[in-house]
Amino acid sequence: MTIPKIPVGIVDDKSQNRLLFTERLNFSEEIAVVMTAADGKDFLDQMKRMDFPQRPAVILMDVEMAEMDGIAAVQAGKILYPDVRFLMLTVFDDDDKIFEAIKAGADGYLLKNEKISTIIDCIVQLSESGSAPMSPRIARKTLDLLMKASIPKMEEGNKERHDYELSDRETEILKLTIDGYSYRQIAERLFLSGNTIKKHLANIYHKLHVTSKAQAIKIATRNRLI
Amino acid sequence: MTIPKIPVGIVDDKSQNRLLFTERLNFSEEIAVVMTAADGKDFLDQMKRMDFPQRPAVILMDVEMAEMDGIAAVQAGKILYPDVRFLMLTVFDDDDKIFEAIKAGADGYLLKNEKISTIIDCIVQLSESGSAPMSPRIARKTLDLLMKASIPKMEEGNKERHDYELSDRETEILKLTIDGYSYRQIAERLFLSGNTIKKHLANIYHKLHVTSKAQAIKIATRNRLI
DNA sequence: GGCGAAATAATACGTTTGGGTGATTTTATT
DNA sequence: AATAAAATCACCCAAACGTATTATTTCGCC
Repeated sequence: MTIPKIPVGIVDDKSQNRLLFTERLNFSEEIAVVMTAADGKDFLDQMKRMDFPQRPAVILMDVEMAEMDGIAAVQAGKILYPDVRFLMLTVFDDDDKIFEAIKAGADGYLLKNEKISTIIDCIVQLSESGSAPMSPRIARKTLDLLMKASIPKMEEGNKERHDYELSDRETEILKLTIDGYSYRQIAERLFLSGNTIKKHLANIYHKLHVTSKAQAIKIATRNRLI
Repeated sequence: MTIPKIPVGIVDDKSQNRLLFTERLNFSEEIAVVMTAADGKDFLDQMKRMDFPQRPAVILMDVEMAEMDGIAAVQAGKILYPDVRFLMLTVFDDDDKIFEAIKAGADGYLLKNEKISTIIDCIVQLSESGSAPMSPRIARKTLDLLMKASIPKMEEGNKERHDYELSDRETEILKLTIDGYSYRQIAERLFLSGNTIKKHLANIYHKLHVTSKAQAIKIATRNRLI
């Protein structure tokens, strides 16, 4: 063989799975399964006993395991062997698990029911470019998580926060709207005609590209232009 | 033609790109490009002028644009048309841009040099299952971002926050209301009658002691019972 | 003095919402 | 099996809202 195969390790507590994956992955030209382990401890033990050249470059790591689960294993493994790529395999797309695994340093995240050819592609990609393969459902979850997350480093640089160029009056009226006042109530409070408030709101909607109070509130609060 | 094609929109400020993508995507059996826009404003205007059945289900959105960039366009678009999927296209995998786009509500993120067949696959997947396609390099970035991120843990303490005892369904509907959906839109989304949504909202109002959407939003966000 | 941008206001029309009342069906819980 | 609590849906009515168009007034500013 001219092309050196990618050495791969498999960690799964069900021996049936280990066999299945080993068989199927070895079927590929580009991959050689060089290690199988039954849990996190087993995996770390074996890694310690191998020396560098034989060590797997990519680990398929089952997330749910009895003894020492995939997350803990990755956490330890990443520190000991930073160049080894960890590809998590899971049946569930559970938010917490995904987040934990990512924080632990997982390099990719696939659902177990993924086609074997996809998994092979991901392993190759991971070992060649270090990029992160991800099942779409997982990607969706990470996006959801990111959307809820707050990145600490957002000091000043990023205040992208679009300027919708609302006038003072418009801002005032928008604020009252967010406070739950109706046209009439705002009109009374500002000694204006209800029609005027309505007109202002219409202008505001145009500027914010929305079509209702609720939507305007959403945009306004999200961009803190109140 | 038996299979209904997926209506797709393209937003890019370079006319050359619009033409290129239109041509290539229309080549696919499953896709029909039904709209092209030169920037965010143009896109929103065109969307407003179309009614539901003709509207694109998936938008290919260029991130870097002169007039109103892809991020702002997604932010507004997602609120106005929550069911439309936005697939961001970019040449750079710039951290901040990615994060901004995700927070704005992008559904997927691809590099522009992706193969056209990949893009087509992603569009189909996105429209069928709503899952998130992502170029591996982008996925890598989101993982890096997530690793640095802190998920806001809402402990206890600071707020009195009394319990309004909303049912699960009520909470769900309240959440959608806060997201700017009308009765009708919520009804469609949950496969219920508009009257049912109205009834739920009425019950919610009673429980929160309010009389309008805006007020309900205020109470709900203040007590973060969403 | 006049130009332009906000602010003010009216009118008109169709749609959405809020309020009330009542009824049927599901889904727990005992 | 009996009951209670949610969830579902319908109908009516009036008020509030969203959109469009047009017009007058005010105010800063060159």
